[in-house]
Amino acid sequence: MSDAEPAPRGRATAEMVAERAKVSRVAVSRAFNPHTSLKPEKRELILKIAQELNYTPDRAARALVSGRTHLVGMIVPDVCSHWESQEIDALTTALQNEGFATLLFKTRTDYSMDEQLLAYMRGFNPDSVIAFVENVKPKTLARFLDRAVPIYVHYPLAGQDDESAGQPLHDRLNVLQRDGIEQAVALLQGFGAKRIAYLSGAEKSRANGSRERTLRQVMAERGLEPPMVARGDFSYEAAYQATIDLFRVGQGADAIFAANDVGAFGVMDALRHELGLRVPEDVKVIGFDDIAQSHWKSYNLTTVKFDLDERVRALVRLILRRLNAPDAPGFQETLNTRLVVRGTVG
Amino acid sequence: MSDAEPAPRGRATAEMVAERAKVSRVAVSRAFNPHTSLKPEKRELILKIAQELNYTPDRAARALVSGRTHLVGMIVPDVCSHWESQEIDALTTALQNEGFATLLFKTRTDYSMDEQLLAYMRGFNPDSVIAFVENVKPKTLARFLDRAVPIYVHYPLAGQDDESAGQPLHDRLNVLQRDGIEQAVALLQGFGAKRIAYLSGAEKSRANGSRERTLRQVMAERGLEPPMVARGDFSYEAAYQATIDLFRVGQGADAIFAANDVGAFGVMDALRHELGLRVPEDVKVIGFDDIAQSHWKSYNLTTVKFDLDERVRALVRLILRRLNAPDAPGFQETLNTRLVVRGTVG
DNA sequence: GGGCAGAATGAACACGTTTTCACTTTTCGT
DNA sequence: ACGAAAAGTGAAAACGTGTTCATTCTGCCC
Repeated sequence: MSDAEPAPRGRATAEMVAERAKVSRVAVSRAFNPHTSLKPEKRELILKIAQELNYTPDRAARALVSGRTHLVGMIVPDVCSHWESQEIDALTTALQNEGFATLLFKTRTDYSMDEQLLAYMRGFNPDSVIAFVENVKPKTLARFLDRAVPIYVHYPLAGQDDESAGQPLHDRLNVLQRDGIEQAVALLQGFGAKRIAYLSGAEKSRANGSRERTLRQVMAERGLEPPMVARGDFSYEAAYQATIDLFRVGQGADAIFAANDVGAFGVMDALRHELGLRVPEDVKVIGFDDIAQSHWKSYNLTTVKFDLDERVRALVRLILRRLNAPDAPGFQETLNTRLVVRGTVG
Repeated sequence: MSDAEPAPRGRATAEMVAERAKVSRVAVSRAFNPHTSLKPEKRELILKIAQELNYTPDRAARALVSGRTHLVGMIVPDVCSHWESQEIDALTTALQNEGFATLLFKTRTDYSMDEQLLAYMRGFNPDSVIAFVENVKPKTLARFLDRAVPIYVHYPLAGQDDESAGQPLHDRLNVLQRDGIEQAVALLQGFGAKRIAYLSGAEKSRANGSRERTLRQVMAERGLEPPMVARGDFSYEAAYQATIDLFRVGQGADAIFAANDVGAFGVMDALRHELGLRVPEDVKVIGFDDIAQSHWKSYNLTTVKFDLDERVRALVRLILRRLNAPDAPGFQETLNTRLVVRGTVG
């Protein structure tokens, strides 16, 4: 490499590459856009010189003219929450392979709406948005995103699937929770559980609402009494305290269905280390998510799983399909759940 | 709100706002840049109309002319890793308050270098970069980031602090691990531990290398024999297996110092559920990080902590200082560590 | 060799902002 | 009330790219 003309301070521009390769600036632009027509040897030369100069087309300029930022916005209440961190991780990898980057935003942890944050995110002009904050109404989300079509994670109830059927405005990933929950209740019933309690997640979360209602429905169908409800918020600490209250103030239970795995951990630790009860002998526990920690030996949790890889692939499909057809009606993907049996039932 | 002129399809532009407010397009620009001079009532009118039209200055256009994207790149091997997810979470919140957004990239989990990823990230033109991949050489990092000055997390050894002293090219956060490790060793020694083992993290990680060497140094100074080393990679699974090997194949230990908290969990679960040993009666365990899970009752881990909030504040300071003085020499911040005593020692 | 299709090329424009630079208006001290 | 300083204003230039369009070049067939 002859360093006769070292790249000047700052970023190289298409102009400089063109000058050095003795071609027009347009040719440089074409060299980086595969579908354009340019003599192969010329393209090769340009790319070589571009590499020497450490040149890459400026994304800002490119975004300005093309209207595409190649950014995917994610709104998350808590990155540390295990389930979400796993999804962010897998999604980021998948999107990276498609030429996108993850743009991360944090909202309030109580799952409430935050219009200010939406406006803030809008400023960055993401091509697509995945809202982990499920209680934002689709139309509200759409109002804040002129160009990007948000992807909405939907938890339909049985018999309610077609509530807003037809062609929704937004793209949607439907997560069918019924199968997994049904398997869970059947298993508990099989082991003779009579008094089942539900440890809830954040009250404003749609995922929680849907889980609770589906559980009620399934239990009623199987002739079980409605579950007692201990109020949590998806966190370990709240679950821990709620479990203590359930047994000290309330009437206890012989099985607890937690809205998420981390909550189930809090339940188990409260049972074992605070109430002196054994799991699964005295109380059976089932979680929801199947996060990586659920197979750790201290917990070894039986839990309802939805396949993460499948979920990520579905989301990426939604994103790409939408970008190829900006004005098409809402796309949908569907995901099922199933029970993973480990050591906390019997 | 009179809907006489609803915003047309797509994004509103400064031009439209100007037209409606009967001012020049330049005035609109000024209305959004606080330090410029514009008659207050005029600014107020413009902002009001901007809100009606749902207008926000386009970041791409703004970046094109100002050279600032307000993006902070983060390179992470594993978002799920508890320590990193906590740092990402806190950093994102802090940066959001300063008008920045987090741009997330994933690299290989073995902490090895990935030039391709750096080039990819470079394309997005982040204003700053925080490298969690500690083994990338500063000069390599700098070569890939023309404009952004990377922030480097450094783990100096005692007596080696001034190895590259003076004015480093890159900004640096020094994490002094010695105090915490010293307190940990002193505590173990106080409880009569004789045969201390070290469960390592990923071999290519600088954090791990520094931890191991500092531990050796401290133990030598206190007249202890060098620690046995069990090879892990920061993961629960590797720690679990390495612990079993240490006791089944190797010679065992009466205390284990893990390179991170998650590793310590793997150690504890292997000891309790696979080897039938008690913690802390038979084997004492100490971790590193003080992640949120460390106070969960199943582990209740004694661990070396560096204050996350303090760390985040230091990083944000570094970022802002650099943006205000692009050509200044390297800035530095320093962070100390200390032991948090819980139930896994005695 | 002439005609012609298709590829290759470069000039000019568009994208939406910030910044600079003259110019005009207001404010303020005396 | 006068001048000077300060503040307010808009036209025009820049930022680095993609795209359109008219033009030139190449290779091919008869």
